[in-house]
This record gives sequence, C-alpha cells and structure tokens, in this order.
Amino acid sequence: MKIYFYNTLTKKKEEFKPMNKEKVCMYSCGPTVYYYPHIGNLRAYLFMDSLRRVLKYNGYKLKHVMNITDVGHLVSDADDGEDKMMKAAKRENKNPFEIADFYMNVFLQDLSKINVDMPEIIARATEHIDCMEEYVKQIIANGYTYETTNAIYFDTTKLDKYGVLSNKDVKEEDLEARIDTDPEKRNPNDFAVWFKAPENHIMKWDSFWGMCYPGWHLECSAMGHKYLGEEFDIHTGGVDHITVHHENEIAQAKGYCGKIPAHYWMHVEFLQVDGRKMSKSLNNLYTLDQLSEMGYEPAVYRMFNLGAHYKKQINFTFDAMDAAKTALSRLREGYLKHKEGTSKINQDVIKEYEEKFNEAINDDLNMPVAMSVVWDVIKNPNKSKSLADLIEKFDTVMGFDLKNYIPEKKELPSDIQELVAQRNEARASKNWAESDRLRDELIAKGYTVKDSKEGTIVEKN
RNA sequence: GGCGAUAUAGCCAAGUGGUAAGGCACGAGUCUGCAAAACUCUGAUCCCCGGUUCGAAUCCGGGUGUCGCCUCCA
Repeated sequence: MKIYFYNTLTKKKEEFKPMNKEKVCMYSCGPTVYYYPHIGNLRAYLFMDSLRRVLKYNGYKLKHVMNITDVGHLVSDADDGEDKMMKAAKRENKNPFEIADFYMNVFLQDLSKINVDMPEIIARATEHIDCMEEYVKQIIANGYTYETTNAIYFDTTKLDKYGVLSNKDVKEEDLEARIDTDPEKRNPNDFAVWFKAPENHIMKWDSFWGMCYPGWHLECSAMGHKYLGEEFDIHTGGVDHITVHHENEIAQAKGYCGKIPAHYWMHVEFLQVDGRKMSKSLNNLYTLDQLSEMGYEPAVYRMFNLGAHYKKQINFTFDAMDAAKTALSRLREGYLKHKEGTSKINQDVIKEYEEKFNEAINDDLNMPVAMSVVWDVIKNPNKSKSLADLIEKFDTVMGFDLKNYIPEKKELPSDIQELVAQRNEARASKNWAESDRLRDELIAKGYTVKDSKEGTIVEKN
C-alpha cells in the first residue's frame, strides 16, 4: 500500500519511500517548557500522533525523537535579553531548571491524557549540551561561522542556497521592520549557534568558548543527528517553524555534513478559536484541564481534531466541541452494539471498508475521510462482531482506545435510588403526574432518565 | 513593507475540472403514557467580480475578509 505525504521541501504530495523498508526514522520539534500547554500546542502533537499511528498501521517500526526545549529562548518582545525560562522563573520565584521540570511534566501528562502514542526517545536539550558542543565545533571547523563579541554566528552566505523550505530570498530592503540586537551580525539571515553567557545568566555551561549556552536551533540538529544520523525520513513541526527554525536547522546540517537531514518535512497548521488567533489578550486560550472542567474529556478534543486535515487551520468553537462530544458518545455506543451483534458480514464488505479507510489515511493523513468510513461501519444496520473488530483495527489509528471502553456504571447515591424507586412505583400505578414530577426532580439534580423496554436507566450527566 | 496560507450549508469540515463526503444542530417521522435515548428522512452551487473551458467550488487575473511567518509561539 502506497503512502503519500505532502512534503514542504518539494511543495508537493509525494509517495513516501523510507530509507529502510521496515523502520521509519523521524524527528518532531517538541515544546519549550516554560508554561502550561494549550490546546493549540496540543494539536501539533495530535498530528504527530496520527502520523505515528498511520505508519504503524502500515507495518512500520518507528524510531522517533522528540525534543524538550528546556533551555530558555529569548522572548520576542524583550529588550532586556531575558529569556522565557528566566522570565517564568522570576514570575514563579523558582530557578529555570525547576520551571522546566515542572512544565515538562505537565506537558507529558497532557499527552498521556489525550492518548498520544509517545515517541521512542524524548530528548531534553539540557541533557545534550555536550552533543551540541561537538556539533557546533564541527560546523566551526568546516568554516561556516564567524565570531562576534557575544556569540558565534552561522554565516548563511556560505551556503549554496539558504531558504530551501520557504523559498526565502531575503533582500536588505525588505528588512526595514527588522530589529537586530547584534550590530555585528553580517547578514539578515545569519543566526547565532553559540552564545556567550552574561554574568546573570543561570543556564550556562563551560565550553570551548567559555561559559556559554547553545543557540536556538542547535538542539534539534545535534540531537537529531545523535539519534537518527545525518539523514532520516521525516521531520515534523508547526508551520511557524518553516521559515526560521527549520531553515536554520537545515543550514546547520549542511554546515555540519553537507546534507539536508530529513527527506520529508511535514508541518501542521495552527488552531484558531472562534475564527481568531489564540492569545491571552483575547481570553480564548484553553488548556486540556480547563476543557475537562467544562465537561469535555480529552478524547472529545481528539475527536474534534480528527474532523479536519492537519494542513488546514481548524476553527475551535464550543459548538464544534459539543458536536465532537456527541459524536464520540455515538461512536462508543455504536461500537458496543457491533460488539454484541450476531449478524454475519460478507468479507467483501469488510474489505471494501478497509480499502477506503486505508486509502484515506495514506493520502497525507486524510483523517476526516477516514472518519467518514468509520461512520459507515458504525451505521451498518447489521450488527456484527466482525465489524466491531474492524472498528478496533481502525481505532489503532483513531486512538480512542475503544477496546478498553467500558460504559461507566456508577452506583447511584441512596437519595437518588430512592427517587428512582418512587418513580418506578408511580409509573407502575400509571400515576403519570407524580412520575413526571420525580423525573423533573432527577433531571434538576443532574441526571438523565431513560425509560427503555428493559426498564428505567438513570445516569449522572 | 516582504513572503505564505485560507474563504464550502446554522456550526465543525472533506472534496482541486464533469454537476457538492462525513459529523453536530434544526425540522419531520418511528418508538414512548408523555419525554429522553436510539433509529429513519430532510438542507448548500461552494466570499465578490471578470476570464479560460463543451463543462469550474476546483484553473487564471483582480478585489475583500481571516490567519501565519519575517520578532522562534505548535
């Protein structure tokens, strides 16, 4: 079965041909851990998750590295040279290492809550300083850098071409708005690979150039190289990384060994909220835990994401979340019905479902179309165990863990049980007024009342 | 200012040349004492203007809105 991915490097959808027929090597840009991850961040990891699951579904083994950036980067609007980690540390009265530890754990827990299939290797930048130093020394030895007072810069004019991903052709006249902090920098595209640490800088390491800290893009190049080698199959990240971070990563790799590290570059688009960008000032920034408090379990957010293609902006609204919540519940119920079904299904029918599903997921992860196949299966009127098995198979890509889904049957509190008993009595004697009154009371207390043929079912909402 | 995306029914969205997938909501029906749940049925000519074509949501040109990057935020 052929797989097609859109490759930012070639700007085309291409057939995926891994270097090794059995194992795919990939690298994903992880978060900078200085604050709580929001649902926009999480979309990127749900994309990464889908990619992993689709590759596994196709029978590949994976060697996948994700970095955790726990070295501070300069804040965008800072004129004081203070980096994010330092700023957070000051805010919370902790040291930067404590900040990184804390938010890294929050991040990993969020991924776990949302059932992200985890990369085989999680690499923390601060644990790979040596490896970065070796990497940068090689770039320097190869003649791609120059020194200024405060940093060692990568000279992008030394490359045959800079900007292969974004077709960037930066001219001086385009850069009026640009603010450069280092007047010793020679070209607009040049970037620092190694910084001399100021006295008050907490995160710094002894190096060939004195007390320093690594440049912003170095960690991904160095750690990718350490675990995956000079060339590997796939590199993923958010679209925001295309023009700078990934260009610079490519530049560094070219400086190091003359090669573009990954063959396929895949980028996930941003999430929007109510058609606007997410930001603190618009007060539309949510975390996974906040959604849970509002009654949307993490799987609902997963369902919402599967409704759109990763390369398109998705518009987060609570209407859409309500839709996803209902859909998830129907998916689970539909799956359980098939599980208990006894109909016989023709193998050809199953094969047809599978082919459609496979074609969708292998067409650049077209999850919305894949989901439409899932709904076809769910809504098949012939309830059958073999269809339940098929859904379980599809679920290895969807990631809802349906196999282990057991409807919650919580013991009702005694006062509720009492009301239910009273209502059953009223219904038996056809005292509908009393029965309806008791139902209203139960609903008011936050319960759902369903009178099925098998009897009354009362559940907490 | 430069570069790049995107605009499809009430909402979330597939679809890149042959007359619009799917999910949710709404409405109707079946079921029910009545409801709820479940199930069935029902809806759009695709931002605007112009062009290419036998034929365009889909290609081209021009607008408008939104978003992103260039300030490392997925």
